[in-house]
Amino acid sequence: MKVTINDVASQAGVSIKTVSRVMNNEPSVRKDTYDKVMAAITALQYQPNAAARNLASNRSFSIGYIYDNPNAYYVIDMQRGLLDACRKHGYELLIHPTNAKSPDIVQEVIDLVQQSRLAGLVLTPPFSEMPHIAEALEKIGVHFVRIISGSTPSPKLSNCVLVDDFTAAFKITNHLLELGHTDIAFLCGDEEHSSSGERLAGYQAALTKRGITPNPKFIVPGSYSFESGVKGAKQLMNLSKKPSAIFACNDEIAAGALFSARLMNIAIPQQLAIAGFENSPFSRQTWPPLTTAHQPNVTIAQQAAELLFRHAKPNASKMLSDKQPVFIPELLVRESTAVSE
Amino acid sequence: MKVTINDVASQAGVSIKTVSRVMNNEPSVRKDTYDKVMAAITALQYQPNAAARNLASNRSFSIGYIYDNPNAYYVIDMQRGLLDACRKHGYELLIHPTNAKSPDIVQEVIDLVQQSRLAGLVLTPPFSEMPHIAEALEKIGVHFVRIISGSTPSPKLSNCVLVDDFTAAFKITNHLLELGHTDIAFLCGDEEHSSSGERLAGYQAALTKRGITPNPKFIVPGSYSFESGVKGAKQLMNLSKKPSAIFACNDEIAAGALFSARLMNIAIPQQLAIAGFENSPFSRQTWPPLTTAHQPNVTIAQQAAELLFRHAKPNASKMLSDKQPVFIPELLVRESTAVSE
DNA sequence: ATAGAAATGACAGCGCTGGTCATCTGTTAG
DNA sequence: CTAACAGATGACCAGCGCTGTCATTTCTAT
Repeated sequence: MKVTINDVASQAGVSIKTVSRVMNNEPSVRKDTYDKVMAAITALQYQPNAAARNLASNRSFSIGYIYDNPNAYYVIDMQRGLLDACRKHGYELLIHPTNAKSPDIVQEVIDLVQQSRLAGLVLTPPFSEMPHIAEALEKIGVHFVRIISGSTPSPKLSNCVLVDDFTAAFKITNHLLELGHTDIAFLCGDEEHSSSGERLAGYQAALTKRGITPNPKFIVPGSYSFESGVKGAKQLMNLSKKPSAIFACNDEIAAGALFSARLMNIAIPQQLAIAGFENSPFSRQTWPPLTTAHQPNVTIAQQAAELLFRHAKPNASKMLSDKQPVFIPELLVRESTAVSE
Repeated sequence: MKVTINDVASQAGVSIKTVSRVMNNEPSVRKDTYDKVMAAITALQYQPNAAARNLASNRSFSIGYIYDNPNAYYVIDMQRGLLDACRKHGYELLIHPTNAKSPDIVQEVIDLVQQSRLAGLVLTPPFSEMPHIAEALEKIGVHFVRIISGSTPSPKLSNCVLVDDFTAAFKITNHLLELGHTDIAFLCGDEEHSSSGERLAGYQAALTKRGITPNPKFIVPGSYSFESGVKGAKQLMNLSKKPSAIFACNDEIAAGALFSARLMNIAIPQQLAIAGFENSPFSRQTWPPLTTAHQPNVTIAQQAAELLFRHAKPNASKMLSDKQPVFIPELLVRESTAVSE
């Protein structure tokens, strides 16, 4: 029933210490010994006892995922990807929803890490963009990986997975431009999230490249919420000079804008084109469905966890492909920006 | 830095055995001794080493949550509630997304439990409704709690948290009746989910009570998905005798129906009233917002976990309030069923 | 053949629980 | 007031399954 390391050792004809070495990928195990042990492990279906490992080595085989994101789809996808990687590496995932705006957030994270002796941590926005958290984690020497907005890998960002919001936003804006729109407005997300800034920058760059100076009135501050989209669109459509297209910083804002347009009897896309960002499931379920940019969150999460394991696992092969992954969300054209002819 | 049980013992002036007794809620510890120990624990901020406890006692202090639900909001809420209860009781939560339709699902669950030596398991639909899983879990003697559709507590369901879908569906249907509708259609969810059956029964009961015989053509089989709602509504609105209201088994289906109505240029709620179920965030973000029934998922999850701990913790006070919680989702009227005058 | 490196093993111990008694404290009846 | 007993506590030990340390053996290259 319960297979211990002793069983494996006698099966393989080696000492339990050697089995332990194999389990932990320690160097200096001869190839044939390694194979013998692996064969025994497979034959007996040996599964190391996590508790014993933790106790003896005073570390844990779990990584943490801290989140504070109203977007359930995003969180579920991240979890899924992280969990996939964890299963592959025999780790567990500790999830920790919390409030990013709490004044003791740094201490809370530190406590979590020390409490559970976490092997590492995956941070998504807004945590990945909070300098004190990164500093504190570095100080206590915990490995962590951040998923952040950015396009250019650099040594300083060696523990980051980059999502190139700039380029994706550029593409979406370009799509609107190609449709013939010139008066394109932008509904911002939360200022604290750098993704909002990056997307804005991509939008501006696309306009500028076409020789269009972004109209400041067309750039509306806001937050990543439906309500913000409702409000922002209303504000825009009350301008004397209205935009003919709105690029919302995410799908939720876009859905809010759609809602607002509906209230004002504005036909989408005939009178107003609307684009979102993220490709969350409901971007397909609005009427009309939203043009958006697809972020492969599950894959992003997997990569983040893999990167973490490369650093966090003591004897992993650090050398291989230590390059930083950069993801560029892909343009997805749907009816909310169809050509109006 | 690291506080061990020894520190607590000397601080409290007792033996480590007594501290252990307190930690494990063993009987025969005098009140004042207990208080002394608790004071020391608080003063030193002692946190028992989970790994050591697990190893020595050969059990774990974590419970599992298995899910396979496309509805991210539901999962997130459940997680939140379970996690709240876990934190309170010093347990951890192991999440395990999987495929309920997998042929080896029972074995997978068993493996998970034995692998991680789980203290207990929380099952939501569809797992909570799979008899083989319950049987298998009982066989290996693991505590588990099921969240299921039902209205009447009974000893056989002693480890269940009930959600009274029947009554809630009755109320929604009644609301539509009071609005003057008599031709009310019902879009079913997945047959395997008993919630769909319960909601259908509530719908039928409400009609029958008004002396209306449910029209079989108005009851459309389907699944808990947007697409199903699109298809179902289309089918209904192509009938020679069309319904004037649609009650969808959940918000997603309702959103699909809304989408379909839009395609067919049917005004909501003037030409067709639509109601959903669940109060997921996007039910507020459709146009018009959906009338629905609110399910307090976070609270439901908390209760489920509490119930589990009452059974799973060896020396917990089993006596207190062992009655089964029953939740009745609450009617939430929004514009999708406004009076059309 | 022999130094030096590489591979392997022996053994203690991680922090806690469970068990077994021995001891101590408090309570109650006589 | 004391005996007799039950309840509460402590002392002690083994051991959960693994890893860290260091000693020992085996290989490799000169």
